[in-house]
Amino acid sequence: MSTDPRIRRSREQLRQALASLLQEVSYESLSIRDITARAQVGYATYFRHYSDKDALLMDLLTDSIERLQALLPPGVDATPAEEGAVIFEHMAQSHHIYSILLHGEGTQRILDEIRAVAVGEVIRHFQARPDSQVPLEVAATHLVDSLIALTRWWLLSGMPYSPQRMGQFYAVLVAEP
Amino acid sequence: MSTDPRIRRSREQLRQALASLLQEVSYESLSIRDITARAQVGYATYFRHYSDKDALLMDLLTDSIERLQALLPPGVDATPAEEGAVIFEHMAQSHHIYSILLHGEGTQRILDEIRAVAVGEVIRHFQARPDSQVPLEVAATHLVDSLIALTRWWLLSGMPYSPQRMGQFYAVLVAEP
DNA sequence: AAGTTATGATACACCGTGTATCATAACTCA
DNA sequence: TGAGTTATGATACACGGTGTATCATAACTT
Repeated sequence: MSTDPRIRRSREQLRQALASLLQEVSYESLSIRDITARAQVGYATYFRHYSDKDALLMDLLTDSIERLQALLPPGVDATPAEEGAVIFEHMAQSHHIYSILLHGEGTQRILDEIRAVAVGEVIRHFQARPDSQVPLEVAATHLVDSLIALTRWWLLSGMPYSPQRMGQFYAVLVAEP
Repeated sequence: MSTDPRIRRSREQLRQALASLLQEVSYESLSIRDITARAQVGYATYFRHYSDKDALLMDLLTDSIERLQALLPPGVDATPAEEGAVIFEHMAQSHHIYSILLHGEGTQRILDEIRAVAVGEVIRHFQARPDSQVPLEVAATHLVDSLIALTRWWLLSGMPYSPQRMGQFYAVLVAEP
């Protein structure tokens, strides 16, 4: 395993360096040299842990998304508005990194991965009910994409509404029909 | 004005070169040198007409979008499903370039511009009716984003449904509520 | 025909990426 | 503790793309 303290240290330094730099400048304008300089880690060492710039960002994002998944239990006991509020609240907490995911130039592939996972879960969740008017795949994709788009707009606009309010909007616009 | 035949020729050569190359390889993998080689135009000449790679792509996209706008008269005489069908049909015709817009890595800014224009038009169009449950800005953004997302998915999936069918899906999922 | 302007060719500086090398330090395990 | 293993830092390097500069020449305008 990766129990070697040197490995853990290097990765942690790099992760924190990226997280801290992202609060100052845009992701696109960052070079790997910038990151390694802030992390106080050798330039070549970066590539011993991450294949390219996106890999490190994906590492940070994976953590956040796992935290989000933990907030959404598989139980069906929440209304769409409540579920939405939980999601928007989580996004607000980590809005720095999600802003980069949703507005960045080089994060399309990462977002695609996340989207695919989410659509898969929605499809599994709704597998029972046959939706007569629209194929399930289309409806699930629409559900996920709309949530992503709402979040995108919300973060870009500086979160002008509360997470609870956004959850209601989501319920009215997307989940209700 | 730009009536000099040499200017028109250079630009047209570049535009056609990009359009033709986009049917062979991905936009990201293209270099400006590739484009000028195909266009039979000097490398330096490129920068006399376009500031960077995106500018040329934006030039092609602007044409397509103007053609789309011409298809959508300001009259309110069409149902959402019909309007949607017109849009999806247009996307199918120029699916090569729209695929790049919707799936490309470096096209986020261009898509943002288009999104902003579309949202503005929707807001102007619906200005009269007060939507009690959701602010107009949110609803309009959702409308546009959902249409973009639906198109995105449709093109990525190889257009598995007819434009008319997609127009119906759009009406059911987005426009109806 | 004379003056203007876009072009092609070329060279160039710049920057970021990813690989390679090697001495040294940090770690593991017996 | 000591011997062997492994990650690191420093450095150099090749590569590729970008955008600028220059200048003779060809194409255009009037």
